[in-house]
Amino acid sequence: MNVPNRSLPTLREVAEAAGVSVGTASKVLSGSSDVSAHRAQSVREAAQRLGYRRNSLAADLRRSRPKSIGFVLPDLTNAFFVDLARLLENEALKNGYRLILAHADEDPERELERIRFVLSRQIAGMIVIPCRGFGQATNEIRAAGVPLVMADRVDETFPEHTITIDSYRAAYEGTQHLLALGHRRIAFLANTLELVNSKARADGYADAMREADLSQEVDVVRCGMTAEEIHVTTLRALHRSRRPTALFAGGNVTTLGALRAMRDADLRIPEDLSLLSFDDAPWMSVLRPCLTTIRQPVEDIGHSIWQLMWALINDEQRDTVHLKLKAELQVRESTAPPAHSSAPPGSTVV
Amino acid sequence: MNVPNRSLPTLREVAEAAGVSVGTASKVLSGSSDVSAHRAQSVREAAQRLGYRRNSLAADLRRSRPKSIGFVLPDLTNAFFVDLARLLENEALKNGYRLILAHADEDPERELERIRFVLSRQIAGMIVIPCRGFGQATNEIRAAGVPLVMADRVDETFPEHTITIDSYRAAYEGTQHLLALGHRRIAFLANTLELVNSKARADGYADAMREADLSQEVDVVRCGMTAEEIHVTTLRALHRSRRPTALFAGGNVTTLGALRAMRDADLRIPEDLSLLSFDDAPWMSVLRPCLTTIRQPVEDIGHSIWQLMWALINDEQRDTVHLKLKAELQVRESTAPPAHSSAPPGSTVV
DNA sequence: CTGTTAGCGCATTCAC
DNA sequence: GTGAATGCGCTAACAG
Repeated sequence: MNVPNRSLPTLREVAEAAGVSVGTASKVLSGSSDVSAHRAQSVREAAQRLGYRRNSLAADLRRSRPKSIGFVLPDLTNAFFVDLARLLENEALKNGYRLILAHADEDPERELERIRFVLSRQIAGMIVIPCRGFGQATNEIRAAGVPLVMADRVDETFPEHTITIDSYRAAYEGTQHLLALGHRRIAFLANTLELVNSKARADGYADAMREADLSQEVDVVRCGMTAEEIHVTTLRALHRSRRPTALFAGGNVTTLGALRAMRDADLRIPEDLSLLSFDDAPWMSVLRPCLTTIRQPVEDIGHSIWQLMWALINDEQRDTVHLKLKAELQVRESTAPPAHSSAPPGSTVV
Repeated sequence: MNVPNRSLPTLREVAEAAGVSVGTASKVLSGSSDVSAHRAQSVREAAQRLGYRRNSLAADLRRSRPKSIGFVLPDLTNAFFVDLARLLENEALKNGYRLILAHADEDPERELERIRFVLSRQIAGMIVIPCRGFGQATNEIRAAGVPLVMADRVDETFPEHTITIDSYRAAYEGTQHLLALGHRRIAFLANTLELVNSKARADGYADAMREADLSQEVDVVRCGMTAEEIHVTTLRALHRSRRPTALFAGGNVTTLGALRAMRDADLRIPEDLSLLSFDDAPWMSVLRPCLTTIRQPVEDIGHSIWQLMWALINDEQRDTVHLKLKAELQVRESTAPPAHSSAPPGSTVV
């Protein structure tokens, strides 16, 4: 009863069974109306009866620009990226496109390999959130003549279309919030400075510090990409003699790592240490106190990315787009005035 | 400088440029050694120079059994599934296979659509974690003659190969743990009973309760699939007159929802309410108190799935496999004796 | 070792 | 409307 390797029927078999030509069968099955109702019916019946299933490999090969879009993302562990994937998937589907997910796992080599593979599928467009070390891939994508939209870890210096948030400004404002609370020793946790958005966040932080005459206190910790690395690095930072009174975590994974470190160091939030998180994640909702975060407008970002991609696919956009959306500071409970300043504000060296 | 639509060079062009035949060029580029070093060299050079990239669509069409495996998962938000995806990706890669991720988003229709699409790519095998309502897909996969391994939300009653953990037993033991602590009013939070593993967990819980002469207290709450649904339903359960003294959450998303509800109801863990989580997730590590969980051996599961798939691909496995791994109870801080029983144990009706 | 040939399954002219 | 013919780009089988 279970015929193992009997291959699926082909279009030709269906056509034969229905007593029409392949051409006609093809038209029927791909929804062209230029076929008499009678024949259309019998083709559909035959297809049904034989259990026909179109070989999309062949169809795509023939069409040469499949209705699919590659989406390369660096980390399946990061809620922000996963959210984006879901949004894009839905947007694409509305326009009859499919998303091909490619997971780079924060590894430039794997990323390149993935991009090459996706490219070799003759996709209609490519959306990339680069990982550290993103390099020649751009050229290859360009050479393939495939529309490319880069997102999140990008900025306006990229020659490609980019969509992201204004990391600099958001970090600047976040830092100001902490300063306004009276913090002086604020450490910024950046996963790496090789990523332009992390760099921009660190810069926004540093500039806000400098403008508050706290150049001396600027403290950017490069803490690594995974929650575990971050955990360890942050813990080390917390054990320094002049411990910061506030931590500004540069992303949701960073926040996770930082929280682990704070747990280990047995520090309470916000009594012992304020925590400001760039980006939030579903699990943060169960923390007490609620975290003050900088919320990225994921929906808008996803929507904008697809809008742009759609325009590019339809050749309706020639100028390079650099879109920067605004992230919102959401003040909640994890940030509060420092318990006791070890030095009065005035004594800070200018 | 940026030639937009110049299509990529084809194998034939490379062959011509190198002064050899397509056949030879094909051999070189797919790594056959049956070519003289000299010609191989010039083919590689030509390919390099022209920026040749193999059209894997065409290659796969020709080969008719691409080296890719479909992996259909129901929820990108669930850390367990994502972990599995990463593991499988790596295992597959070791054997030169690629994973095609397909996200069903807990929607049976979308799942079917996804499965059909993946099938239409002539993949070599398919790994499926079904979602509620998983139905005719099985037949279609079978009809396509593609090896199928089903995981997690399955049991030995499935006619397909299945790999999962012993949900019944784990839940049984988990419940015993709570009983041993003195709990009587234990509620089990199941996302849905339509999923066999959730059902098994609920059964394991219920049987443990019955064996402790607590049939009357059996309380299985069907709380929904998303963290938000779960949040709402659980909150309702917590507001009932006879509030449970312990909650047993049937999965990591369920735990998230339950925690939100406990936060809203302002209940402390474990003083007011014990919480036992089936399955853990990275973010749980930052909670205080640490959650008592039932940990699934993700690595083993992923490994076993691939092992089996590999055997199937190579036609080395004919009998149907039903593998059940063991999950481990990890007692931590979120479970403790109930504060004060509102009724002495003895009064419970048998 | 190498070149030639014949399709993989389909969509798409283009005559009729 | 419809069918016959033509490749999409590639691999595999075969003859040299």
